Amino acid sequence: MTEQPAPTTTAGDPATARGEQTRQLIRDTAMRLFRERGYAQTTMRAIAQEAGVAVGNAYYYFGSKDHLIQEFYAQSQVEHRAAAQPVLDREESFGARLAGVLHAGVDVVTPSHEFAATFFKTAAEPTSPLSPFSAESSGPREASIELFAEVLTGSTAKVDAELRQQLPELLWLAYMGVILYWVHDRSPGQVKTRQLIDGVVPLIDRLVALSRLRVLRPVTRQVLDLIRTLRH
Amino acid sequence: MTEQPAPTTTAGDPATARGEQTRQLIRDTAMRLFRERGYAQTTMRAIAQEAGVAVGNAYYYFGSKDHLIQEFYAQSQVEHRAAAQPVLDREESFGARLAGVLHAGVDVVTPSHEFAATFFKTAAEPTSPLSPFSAESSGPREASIELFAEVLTGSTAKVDAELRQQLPELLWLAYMGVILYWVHDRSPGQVKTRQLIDGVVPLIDRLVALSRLRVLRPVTRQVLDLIRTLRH
DNA sequence: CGCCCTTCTTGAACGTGTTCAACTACCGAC
DNA sequence: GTCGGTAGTTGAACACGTTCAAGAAGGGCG
Repeated sequence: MTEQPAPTTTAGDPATARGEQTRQLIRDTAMRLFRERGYAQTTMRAIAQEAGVAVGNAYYYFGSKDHLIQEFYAQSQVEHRAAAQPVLDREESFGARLAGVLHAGVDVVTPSHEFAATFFKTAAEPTSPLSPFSAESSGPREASIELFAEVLTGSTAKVDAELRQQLPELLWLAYMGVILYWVHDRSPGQVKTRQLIDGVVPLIDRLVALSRLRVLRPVTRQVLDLIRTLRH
Repeated sequence: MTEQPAPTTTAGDPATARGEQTRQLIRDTAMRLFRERGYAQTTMRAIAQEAGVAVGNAYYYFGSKDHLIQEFYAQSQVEHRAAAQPVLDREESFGARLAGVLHAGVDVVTPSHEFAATFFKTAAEPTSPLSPFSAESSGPREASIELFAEVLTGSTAKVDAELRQQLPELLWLAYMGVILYWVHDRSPGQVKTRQLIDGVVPLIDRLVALSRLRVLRPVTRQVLDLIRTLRH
């Protein structure tokens, strides 16, 4: 009798009990169509029809077509976490862990390259709740930053104490940069993004190591201060 | 009789002769309404009505509402060039020139901060002709890169020969980064963007100077090679 | 069973960006 | 001056995202 064992759903806006099934149905249908036809080519009417509900019903669960994208964002984060686990279990050096996690991130989104392009268009708008910097995206974002914290803590790298505190967020920012490049990457199989990762990780690795050097301490401090100032 | 002194228009698609007036009228009306009401709140119908033409006429000159934004992009570049001139005439040191030109760039777009946000949303889409990396934006982009070339050539800075070649494009990329931050900058008067410029320019300045050091030569080379690989 | 309240569902209607077949204005050629 | 062709112009029509008043479904309580 494990069928309806009390609504264990987290307190999402409407999804308290009955509608949860419909919600998932609509979400899954949308994700499928997005992948099949692309974002712009998938109409809300098509999603509704394919899911067997009325158009307005989709809007009961998702504020807009854009909000459906956020589901993709959240889902990708979860998959990224799972795909990164083997790397975190296997690798010990900072560079290998970072490279592995970045590659895992790209792996996860690769099947949706075309669709993801349009996704990041919407995400780039600062006023949009879809921006990776927005409050509404804080869930996936913090989970993602936590992942990069694990990259660091599980590694053998010795890092300047002050930098250590900020580094996870900076690595996440670098990851966003990789994704931004990936979105624009027209090379077959997005090979260039892979080259970017493999080229940039050693640089980051070396930079992090250098940050402990006494001569560079002032610069490190200067950079960290600047970043602190610029954060919201 | 300087009224119609032979069509000196550059070979833009339709704008060979008669329509040039209408084209400019529509463009100026659109720019004004964008600034007054914002991008989303300005309908094509409103633009047409305010300009005293039919809706379809606007589409004769501009392929889409998005294409009107490209006019803003081009116009901003011209204004940026003009605003940067005094700085280039006055300053000699690389840092001062770079900071001045970056500040000038922000100055130019400041009146359109709200509208520009939506602008960059569209610009972020890779498939869009509006992307600053796209072929259709190559005009303003190259003019902008040329501006940063002047920042370098007019300065007293001594730069590694290999880096010198790539630096203008890299500075332009940094400028894009500044704009990206500016778009998301919610601080009053976008003060933080100013702090970003003032904080980052000394770092770039120092980095450029260091690039000539023999010990750092391999790293410089490595970075430049990576960038060359990643360019399309 | 009947009642009420919340949750969920519906589809017509609105405003938008965009298209297009039809029409008009202009200009060179004969 | 009339003819033909290009450039320019029109506005109704289309498909889309989104809204909303209306209703249906479910469930707790007398």
